[in-house]
Amino acid sequence: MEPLEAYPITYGILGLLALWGPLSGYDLKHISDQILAPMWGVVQSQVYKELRRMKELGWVDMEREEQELRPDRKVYSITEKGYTALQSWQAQPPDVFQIRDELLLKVLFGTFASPGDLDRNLRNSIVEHEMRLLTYQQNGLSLSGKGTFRHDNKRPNPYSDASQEDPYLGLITRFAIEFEKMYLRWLYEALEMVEPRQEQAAGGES
Amino acid sequence: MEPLEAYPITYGILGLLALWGPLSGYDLKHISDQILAPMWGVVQSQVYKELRRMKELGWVDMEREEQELRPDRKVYSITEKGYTALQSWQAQPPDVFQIRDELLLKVLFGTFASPGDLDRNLRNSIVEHEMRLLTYQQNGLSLSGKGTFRHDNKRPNPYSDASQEDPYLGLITRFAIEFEKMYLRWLYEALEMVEPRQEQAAGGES
DNA sequence: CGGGACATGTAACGCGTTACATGATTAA
DNA sequence: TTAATCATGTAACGCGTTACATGTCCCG
Repeated sequence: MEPLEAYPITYGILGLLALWGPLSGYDLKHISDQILAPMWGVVQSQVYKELRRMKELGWVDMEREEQELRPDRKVYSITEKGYTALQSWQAQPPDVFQIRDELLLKVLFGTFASPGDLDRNLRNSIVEHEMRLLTYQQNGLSLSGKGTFRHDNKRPNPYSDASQEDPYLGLITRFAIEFEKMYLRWLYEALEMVEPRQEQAAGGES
Repeated sequence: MEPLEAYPITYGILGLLALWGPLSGYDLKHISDQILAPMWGVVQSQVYKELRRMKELGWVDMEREEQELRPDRKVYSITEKGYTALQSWQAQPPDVFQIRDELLLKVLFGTFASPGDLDRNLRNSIVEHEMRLLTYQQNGLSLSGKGTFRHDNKRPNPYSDASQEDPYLGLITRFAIEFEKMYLRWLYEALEMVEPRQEQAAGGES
């Protein structure tokens, strides 16, 4: 009854399991926020949906890990079939590329904003993206060099040893950082244009 | 029964009507592809949905324009209420910002790609974004300076005279161009990393 | 005589989101 | 006692997508 199909985010979760070994839905949500955020945001309930889907597809196995003090963890790991799926996904051309950015929309129709509105939205956006940039820069530091994510005890499937010195994560981090820098440069430019008056403003960084 | 609510793309279409005067659903789809594409992609059927929604909200008026040779055009124009809606939307903080990019996902999990797959996907992506960049650069030329979009006959609502010398469109075009340039720089970097061998290229690996 | 542009729409579907539900532990 | 963290899920909803439907004109 449920569609036996996979979507980009299905492979996103699957890939996390492949690289960072057996994980619970809870773990996966948190890792997603750190790793997948710049290319595909996920909400918690969707992680569970994808896990159920992949369970049915036979791409993951589930093992109940009992805990006395906390609720049981359901720990998922990728199967042989899962690796095959990941691999054949890599052979297809990607077909989703989209940006949805309400701020850009508001800037485009800035003529219709009341005085101060656009200005305020731009400033808040600057704060938001400045924070994102910091996060990615810190992620970049803590994630490069060695596969971090303390689950030191669990030794996953031999395949995922790649995580020890995977260069792709660094590439993605670099993308995220360059994107945020570019976005910020543009935001400052936009702000200047929207409100050229007020303060001598001796430029931020460069 | 249908939700009397508006979403970012609702305002996107509304803004197009505000700036470029009375337009049909068909026109709106084509203008969207040129103007809104970098910040919010739209498919045709959705344009009609939004028009229906806005009709119910009283944000737009519809006028049937009969044509002898072709099917009738239903021409929509923004109402007073529509302008008010646009304005109060500008006062809210934006709440959607997302990127969904399957290529980035494939790069992140590049370890699981068979030889050549990642390479091919990167090369195709370069072609795609190189074309986008060209499009935006040409749009920038034809759209800046004067409000183009030949509907020279129709004189829309006085409000929309802003389109004659609107600086915001230029700002958005600049964003789109800078984004594509950054993306392309990154793609070339990624390609080099994925395939350092082949061609004399100077200083491959160690 | 087929294909593209012009022109408008509907039907079906599910991903992604929001909100709800539960309940223990720990720290301010 | 209030809130955060740990932990797992379900229900409802609609935007956004894909595919379908219809028909004319124009060009090669």
